[in-house]
Amino acid sequence: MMSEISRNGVGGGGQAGRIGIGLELDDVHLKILEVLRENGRISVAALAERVGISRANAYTRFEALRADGAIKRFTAEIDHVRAGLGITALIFVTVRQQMWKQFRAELARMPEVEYCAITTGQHDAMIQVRVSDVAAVHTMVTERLANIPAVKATETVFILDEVLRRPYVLPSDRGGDRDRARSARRPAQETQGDVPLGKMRFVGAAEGRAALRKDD
Amino acid sequence: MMSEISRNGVGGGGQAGRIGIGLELDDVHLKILEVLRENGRISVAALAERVGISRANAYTRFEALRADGAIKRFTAEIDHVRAGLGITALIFVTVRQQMWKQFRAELARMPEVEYCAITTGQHDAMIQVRVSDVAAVHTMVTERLANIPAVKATETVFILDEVLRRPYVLPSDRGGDRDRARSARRPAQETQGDVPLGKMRFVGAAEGRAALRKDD
DNA sequence: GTTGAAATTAGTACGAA
DNA sequence: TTCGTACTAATTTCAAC
Repeated sequence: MMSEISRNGVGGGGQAGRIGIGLELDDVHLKILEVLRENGRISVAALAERVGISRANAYTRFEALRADGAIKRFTAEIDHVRAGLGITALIFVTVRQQMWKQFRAELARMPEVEYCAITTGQHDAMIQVRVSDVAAVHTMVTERLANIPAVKATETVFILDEVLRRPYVLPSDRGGDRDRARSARRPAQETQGDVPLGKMRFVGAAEGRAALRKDD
Repeated sequence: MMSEISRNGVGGGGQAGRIGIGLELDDVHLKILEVLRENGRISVAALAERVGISRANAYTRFEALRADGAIKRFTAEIDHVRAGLGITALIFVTVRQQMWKQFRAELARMPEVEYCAITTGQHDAMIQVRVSDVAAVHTMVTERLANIPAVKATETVFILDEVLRRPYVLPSDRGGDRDRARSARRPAQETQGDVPLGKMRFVGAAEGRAALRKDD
């Protein structure tokens, strides 16, 4: 019920993400997001103070960000070792063309999958799983993933240590002006015409390869 | 100040994670974590009701989980596209032996890095970055990462779509009894003696390879 | 570990700038 | 829009059980 998250600004299944954004975010909005990411349980009153706006304004913007989807959800970060899920693994999956829908449906049936992203490169997707022991990873890969027709191949690595997980929203060099920052960090290379780079559309790995080979 | 997160139950830099756990988590604790992961802003009163305990008890346990570190932090999940960071990439890094400390120090200086994990397999670490445009990824890899002596090689892929991000804590087959569940999902393969599988120690990729070759 | 009441804080509504 | 204030509802704290 809260597993599907919004597009990453690029077309995942082949459709480009919608361009029309509901809410135009200003610097105050971004500051609010920044604060909320490092303390998701802060009261709106304290939030207002930290951002430097009135309480009423903070409530309005807070609700707007929530309604707009800029804030997707509030969550607690858990120490999975303490919770009994001490093993984390990444499974890189190659998915058969035209079977993405099936793959996603199967994903929904695997609670141990915490994160899944479609990627470019050698594989098509990366999934992160958290389980209680190494055997469960093996079971997961050989008995569950391997049995999905959509899955062509997998490659598994273990996560030995999670060094960093940062609640980061604002680029550090963006001192409040988004356009200035954007042009400042552009290394004068390829300008991509008028398309905002952040809204560029990539061709999916599966899609791209489909154009290269006939079989599958 | 809040970037370093706890070990994943395995030795990251070569040192095994500490075994002594402060708080012994029972099923009620786990249920609390479960609820808090899907709604980090729920009031403790409502939390108590959902878990089926009294408010005072909920407050006690809530505070204990926080103090113990089982709850690392509360955070808001942001739609990065709306926040102006529409590009997400994964950079797989091969790190030179004995230079992990330097690598970690450099990571701390890169705000666009949202997540970094040490992995087994072909590469030594995976970092996830969020930036406003594709050019920033290129800049990041070629100008920043490549200049770190600790970094031997990198491989970059883009994330086209984030399909799933689930706030998952309890294994679905763990109906409340952890030991029953653990034995239930063990596929009768290798039992690892008396060492709890969740506390197994892996040899780091760098470490492992160090034993295989002399040069570097 | 639970319940119930006081103290505090959060959320809402509304007029003024 | 944003702010300030007053009002209402809810939460947290603290006590006794």
